Amino acid sequence: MSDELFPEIAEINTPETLGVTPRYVLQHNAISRSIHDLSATAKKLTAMAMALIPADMSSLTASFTFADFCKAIGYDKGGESFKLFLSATKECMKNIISIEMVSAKTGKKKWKNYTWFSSSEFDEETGIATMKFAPELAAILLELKRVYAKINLADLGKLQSKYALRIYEMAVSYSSLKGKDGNSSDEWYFEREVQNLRKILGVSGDIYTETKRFRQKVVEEPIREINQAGIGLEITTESIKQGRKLAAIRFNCKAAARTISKRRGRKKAEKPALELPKINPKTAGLREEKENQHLKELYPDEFAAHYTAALSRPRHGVVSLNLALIAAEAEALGMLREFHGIVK
DNA sequence: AGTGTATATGATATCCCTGT
DNA sequence: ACAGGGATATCATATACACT
Repeated sequence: MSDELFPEIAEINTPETLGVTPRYVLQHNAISRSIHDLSATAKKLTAMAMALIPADMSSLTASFTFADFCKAIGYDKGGESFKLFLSATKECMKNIISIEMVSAKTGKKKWKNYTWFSSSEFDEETGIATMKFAPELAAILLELKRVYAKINLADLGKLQSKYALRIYEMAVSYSSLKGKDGNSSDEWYFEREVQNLRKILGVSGDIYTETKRFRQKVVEEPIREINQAGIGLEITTESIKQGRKLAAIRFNCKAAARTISKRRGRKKAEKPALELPKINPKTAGLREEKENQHLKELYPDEFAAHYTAALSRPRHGVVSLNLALIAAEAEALGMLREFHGIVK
C-alpha cells in the first residue's frame, strides 16, 4: 500500500545507498556521442546522477546534497559553485538529448529526442537535490548495445569548458579503439565532420559562423584545457580537408600519465553549505573499502610508491611478513586518502 | 542601509591583414 | 577563397564607489 502511494521511496539512490561517494560513472557511449547542450555544471550534475544510478537502470532517481556533489566532482568554490549548482538543477529539467538510432530494418540513421530527466529539483529545506532520469531515455539506453566508458567524476571536475567536457567524454568513449587500426597500444583516434561536430556539441549555425573560430573556440582551446588538466588523456588534431575547406577533424588520442594532483580545496575555512548525511555504521566499512579500491585504480603509481616506501621502513613488533604487507598497504592507502581527500 | 552610477572583467562577435 | 591570428567592438555580469 505504501508502495503504491510512494513508489519511489524504496528506489532512491544516494551516496548512502551506494555506500560510497561516487568517484566514477560508467557512461553509455550513446550519451557521450549524443547531441546535447548542457552547461558545464549541468553536465557534471548529470554525471553525478548517473554515477548513483545502478547500471541496470532498475531505479532512476538519484538524490544527493551539494556537499556530496562537491566531494565527488572536486569543487571547492563555495558560494559561487552553489549558485551554479542551483541553476544547473533547473537547467537539467529543460534540456533535451538526441540519440542516434540505427533502424534495424532499413539501416537508416536517425536522431531521436528525449528529455534527460522527468524531474529535477532542489529542496531548500533538506538541502537535497533529487533528479529522476526519464524512463523513456533509460528504456532506449537499455535497448541499445550496452557499451560504456569509465569516467572519473574528479576528472570532469577539472574541466571548466563545456566543450572540453564533451570532447573528453567522446574521446573516452572511443578508447576501446586503442591499439586497433594500426595504432600503438596506448593510442586511438576518431573523426568527426565539422557539421556533425557542430550538431553534437550544440553549436548551431549562427554561432561561430567562421569555421576557424569554431575550431579555435570549440575544438582547440578546450583540447588544450584537457591536455593541461593532467587527467590521463592527450589529444592532438588533424585537419581533413576537401579542397581548401575544412571538412572534418581527426582527434588523435593518447593515454598520458596523470599529473599528480595537488590537494584540492579546503584552503581556508571550508564550510560546506550543507552537511553530508551521516554514514551508517553498517555500511561504513564497505564504503571505505570501495573508496580504497578506486583510489588504488586511480593512482596506481602513487600507491606503489607509498607501498614500497612503507615496506622498506623497519617496523617494531611486526614479526610476520603477512602482517607487514597488510600494514604497508594500509599505510599507502592512508597516504592516498590523506593526499587526495576522502569523505570521512 | 539602500539606491543608482561608473568601471572592470570575461565571453563572444566582427573586422582587418597576411600568407597560401 | 580560405585559414590563422591580432585588434577591436559588443554584450552581460560582477565589483567598486558615491550619494541620499
